[in-house]
Amino acid sequence: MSAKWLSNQEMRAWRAYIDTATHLRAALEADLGEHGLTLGDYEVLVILSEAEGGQVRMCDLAHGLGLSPSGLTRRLDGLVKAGCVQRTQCPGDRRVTFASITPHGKQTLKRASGDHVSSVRRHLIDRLTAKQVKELGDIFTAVGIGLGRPPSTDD
Amino acid sequence: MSAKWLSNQEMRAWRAYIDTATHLRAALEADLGEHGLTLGDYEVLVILSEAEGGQVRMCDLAHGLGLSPSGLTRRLDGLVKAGCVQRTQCPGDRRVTFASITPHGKQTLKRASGDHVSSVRRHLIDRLTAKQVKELGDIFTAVGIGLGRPPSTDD
DNA sequence: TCGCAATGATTGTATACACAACTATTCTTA
DNA sequence: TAAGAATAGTTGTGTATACAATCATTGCGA
Repeated sequence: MSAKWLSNQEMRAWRAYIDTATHLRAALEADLGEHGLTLGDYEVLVILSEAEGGQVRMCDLAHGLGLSPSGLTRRLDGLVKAGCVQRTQCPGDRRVTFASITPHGKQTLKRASGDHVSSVRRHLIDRLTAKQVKELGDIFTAVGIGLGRPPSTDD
Repeated sequence: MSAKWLSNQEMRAWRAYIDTATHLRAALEADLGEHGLTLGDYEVLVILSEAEGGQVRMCDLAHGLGLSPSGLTRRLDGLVKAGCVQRTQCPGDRRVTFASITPHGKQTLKRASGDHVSSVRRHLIDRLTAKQVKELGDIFTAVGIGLGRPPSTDD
């Protein structure tokens, strides 16, 4: 172990990434705050809005978000309280709870999404060339696969 | 506002990035856990070990890490308790506290760094081509500048 | 079918962080 | 030089998260 160190180029890439990733997320989070949402809340609403019937099982949602079960329970509590999400029973399996987006949740997402996209553009996409955007996708797709998270899959 | 949406290519890049970034950090964090350090702790030790005299003012350290002052106070508490870091008074300005790395901290960093570098390689660098590594550096350098965080600067 | 393992979700507890309020010190300026 | 603004750090409080324990339900093997 402790075999190969990082070359200058590799170190530069790693440092740039790790130093910037947190701040990028913070910037997006701050922009979303104007709509009363965290980035985590937003991600929940996106997943639910795109899901069949607007609902997803808690455990699938937790996995999709990379949250622990308890973490998801509490995050959902906030969204339920805000009226954006409902818990519904699964008729076939009474262990299961669905998180389902409400009309108000859809409306909230719709109102926030324009500003959010602008925010993503401003902080990330518009800083890059088209080629870099493609590379960004390739890079994190590859890394995601390495982490056992293949892209655009329900697992 | 809500002017331009994202193209397919842009959306793919954004999703791949946001879905993967959290999990990449989590994977690195988990690997570092074997040395009793969080990634945040590790970053503190790296900054201190590279600093002149092995010490940095609290406020500079907080800014460099993107932490709030209180967040840094508490993170340092843990490292002080572990014997990796000391607080020392600044002789010239009695408002200032230096965080300084101890011999034990240097040793801890040294022991952890080999495994950590392997971890960074395994999860990130070795998944990419040399060209992609360069692009990764370029991309996050550009984004960092956009966020007001120019690279390799003490600000 | 009964007992037990596996699955899904929640609750109790601990940790990490931000924000606001506070103390101590230094700087500025009139 | 005295008053108030600015800077540095800590502490109180609230929120978000993970881990472990727990409860309910389902699936499975003898």
